[in-house]
Amino acid sequence: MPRYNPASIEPKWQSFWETNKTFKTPELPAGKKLYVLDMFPYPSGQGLHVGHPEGYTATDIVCRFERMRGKTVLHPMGFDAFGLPAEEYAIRTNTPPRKSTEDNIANFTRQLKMLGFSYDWDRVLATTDVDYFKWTQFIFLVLFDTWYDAKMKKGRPIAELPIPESVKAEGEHAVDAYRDRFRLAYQDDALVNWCPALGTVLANEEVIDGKSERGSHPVQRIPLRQWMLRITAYADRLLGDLDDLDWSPSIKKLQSDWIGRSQGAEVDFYIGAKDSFESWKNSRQATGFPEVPGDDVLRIYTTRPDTLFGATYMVIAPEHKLVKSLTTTAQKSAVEAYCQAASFKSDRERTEGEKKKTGVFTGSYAINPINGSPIPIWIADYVLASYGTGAIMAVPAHDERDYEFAQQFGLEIKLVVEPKVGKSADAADSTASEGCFAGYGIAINSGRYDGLETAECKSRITGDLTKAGFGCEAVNYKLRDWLFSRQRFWGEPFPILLELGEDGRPNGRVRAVPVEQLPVDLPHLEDYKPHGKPEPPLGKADASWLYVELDGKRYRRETNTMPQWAGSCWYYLRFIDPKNDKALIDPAKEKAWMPVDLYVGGAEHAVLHLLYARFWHKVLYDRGYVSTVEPFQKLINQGMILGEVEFHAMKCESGKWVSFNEAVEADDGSYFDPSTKEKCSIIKVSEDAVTKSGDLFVLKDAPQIRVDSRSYKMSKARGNVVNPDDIVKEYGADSLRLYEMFMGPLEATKPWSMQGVAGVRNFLDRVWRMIVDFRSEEIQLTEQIVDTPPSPEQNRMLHRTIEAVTRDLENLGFNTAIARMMEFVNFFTKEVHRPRQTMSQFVLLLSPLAPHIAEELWSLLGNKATLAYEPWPQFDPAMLVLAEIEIPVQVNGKVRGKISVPADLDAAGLEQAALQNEKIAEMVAGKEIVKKVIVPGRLVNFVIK
RNA sequence: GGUGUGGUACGCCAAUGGCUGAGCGGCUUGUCUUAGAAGCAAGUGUUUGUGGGUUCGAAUCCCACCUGCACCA
Repeated sequence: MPRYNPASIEPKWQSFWETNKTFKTPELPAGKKLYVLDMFPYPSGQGLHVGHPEGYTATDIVCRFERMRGKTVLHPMGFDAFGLPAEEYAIRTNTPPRKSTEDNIANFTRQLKMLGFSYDWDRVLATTDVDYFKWTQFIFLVLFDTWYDAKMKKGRPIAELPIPESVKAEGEHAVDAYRDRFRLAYQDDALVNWCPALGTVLANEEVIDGKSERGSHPVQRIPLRQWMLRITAYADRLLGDLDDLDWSPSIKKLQSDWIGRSQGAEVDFYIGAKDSFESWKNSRQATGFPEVPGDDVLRIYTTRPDTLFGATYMVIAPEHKLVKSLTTTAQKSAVEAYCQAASFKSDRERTEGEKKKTGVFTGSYAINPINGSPIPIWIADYVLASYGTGAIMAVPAHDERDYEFAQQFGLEIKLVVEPKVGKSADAADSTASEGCFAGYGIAINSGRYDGLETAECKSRITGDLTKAGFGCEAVNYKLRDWLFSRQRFWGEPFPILLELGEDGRPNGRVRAVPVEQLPVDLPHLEDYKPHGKPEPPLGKADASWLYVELDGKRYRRETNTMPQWAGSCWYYLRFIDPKNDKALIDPAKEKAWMPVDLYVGGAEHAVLHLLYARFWHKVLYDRGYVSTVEPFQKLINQGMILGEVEFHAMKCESGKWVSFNEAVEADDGSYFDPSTKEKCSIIKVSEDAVTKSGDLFVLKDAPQIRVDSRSYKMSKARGNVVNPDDIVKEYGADSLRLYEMFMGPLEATKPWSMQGVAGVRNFLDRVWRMIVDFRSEEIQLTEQIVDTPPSPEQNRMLHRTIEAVTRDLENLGFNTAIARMMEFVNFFTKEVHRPRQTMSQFVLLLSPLAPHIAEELWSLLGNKATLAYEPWPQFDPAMLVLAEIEIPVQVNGKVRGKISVPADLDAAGLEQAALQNEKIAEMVAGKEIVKKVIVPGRLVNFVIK
């Protein structure tokens, strides 16, 4: 039956492309290159989500389009397969993670191939491939071997790190220890969220009110030896290099906010004996501001040095190293209890704006260097040890959190900045009633700095502090070093050996696994489940894996594993040279293909993945492995696809309906009718039961009852997930591709609609019938296809379409490109004769979007080869030129008539022609023409009085 | 609370400051059919969220407000 049947033509062309290796990419580009990358998926057990093909189709269209325009296109696909979900799934189903991961990858591959994407499948990789993570480990060793030279702003080999003579004098071990402190990959006792019951550390997001999100087990902040990556060293470059990238401003802003660069000052507050303050001052005058603060000072970081006079108390973090020494005997028990309690809170809870501030007085005082006045030192958990110096000067009049804290504990609030507008005596009143003033203004109560504007005041005070040796200009980042180790099984093992001492325990010295011994594969473990101790599961491996002898020394392997992010930090490089067993990438190939010209993926990776990958890339750049400063030139974040629109109404237990907006939410999350206090619940109603009244949706049977109408995120719990397999089965892959592109702009959030899918399928049916005789038994062209040349009108339609589709595809405007093709088909469906030439051109235009039907029609139209490398149709402007055009004539901006004139008529001619129009002449008659607006080829407008 | 982004017909969505809104769906009617579906043909709709401003002319630019959504806290 020669009806359009995707179920038969789609698999046919997919196997054609596969057996002919149609989309095999050469090692090196011939002519202009284009590297188009999708964010590779995490192969979950659920299979492909309908959101995946959105981005994948968009990139596939670009690739097919640009191939036809002569570019050599690299378009690879792979899998991000390490990580917690796979491991949890493995534990639940009692399969080894490698097995379940491979099954999931096989399923994803099947689904991706079913959609007809033009990937070069010979380049496929998974982060879990031993051949791949060998090089992930190699890059880790590069990080381990690199220190950041702040002067040269460059990562350099650790061997080039200058070693101070004093350290050299202490011997080889001291030198090694010194180097270890500067490596980009280093070990640190980081505070982690340790949950004994789950046997793992948790991310901040997984901790709620001191309990684990899953199971509500207590979570404690404990210091644990961790591998860290010194991403903060690259903060400035990660921020600055954003400028030249073709990314949306909003993503750039997200990244720059995450990096959170702030400029301020570090200031030392003297905490020694009060009577020695003067001598301390004098000694500072002589020595200047030391790089490392001594024990006699509390060093703080502030972004507002101009408010120094307004500092009425100090706050140090509960983990601050001076907590013990600053606490007086009288306060000891209170401080200890407080610090203990704080250790159970996550950073997020501690800094949460709405929570009540807590704190405890240490009993000690510090001396404000600018005026010598003593101020109390408090401990409060809203200050984090990891930000700045872990201590602040609190200026309650001009910082919201300090203000809340001061209110809470009745501390002094001293105004030192006055708003520039509305300044008067009532500034103090407004402070008391409305809170504090955190903006910029004019300095007051600040001695000789009074009257200065904030910016000026900042730099003057900072300058004076520097001169006096009390402080210096400082830059701070919200960005922290990257906690890079996990106590889990399913991740890349670290290529690191811990040296064992006489007692058989690690003695704190580490060495890299020699490069020629990579990869370090995961050991086989019968039991890889986490247990109750922070010791990672790899510690249970056989001694033959765990213990290594090298150069006469005994080592134990590092048993932490890398986080899921590791593998995705550099996969775009490996795609260029996936089989190379000599290097992570061949430099010549890297030079030829990098950077990625277009990178498309979901916004959920806008910050972390992209920041981590950029960081690794910069290190690789510094160490000469790659030639570009940035990996991803152009980035597009596809929008989310929501489920179908749903309608919800409120119904009481008695059966009475309540308007959705009237129901009130009770404290326990349930709803009640405010008039009767009766409990009610949310009921899903079908589309037929709903009608529109004005701007609102209401129940058909009860029009006074308002109904809520919206789309929700797809989720298993809500039961609104759309499975690509089902869509392909019912409508075909081309319909799915086309629909996802037709829904709206790529970057927009859009609701799914089955009727919409049916609509594009209808379009493909019409395309089919435009060319194929759907009544005959055999598949053959309809007799309306003729070999005569197209009429001028047909040609105009074709070239209008070529022009619009080409422009739209260049701008990733797929939805409008499809609309233009629909217009073309609507036009030619009405044409009795359809020139073969014109139809062929159209099929080429359609092919990037709906490649299967296009290939089929292309071959029916008499072509032997695939259309994948056919030249893209050329737009001929001459075909669009009309001898006569219609021009609207406006009077006072309103269209009052139209005139037909030669297309190239000039302004004077247009004016004449317009005035000759009867209606216009009538309106203008007897009036004064104040102004004439004449745009040749577009319009004429008379302004009359 | 902060940041971002949107609000055009019954739903989805177009429109370099310039003509009455392109396209898809829905709905109505006709045609075809034993009937239905599909097809074909014809028809159907917006004070462009609200209020101001700029302009000869505003969906588009500016200001204020209302409101949806996403992300962060």
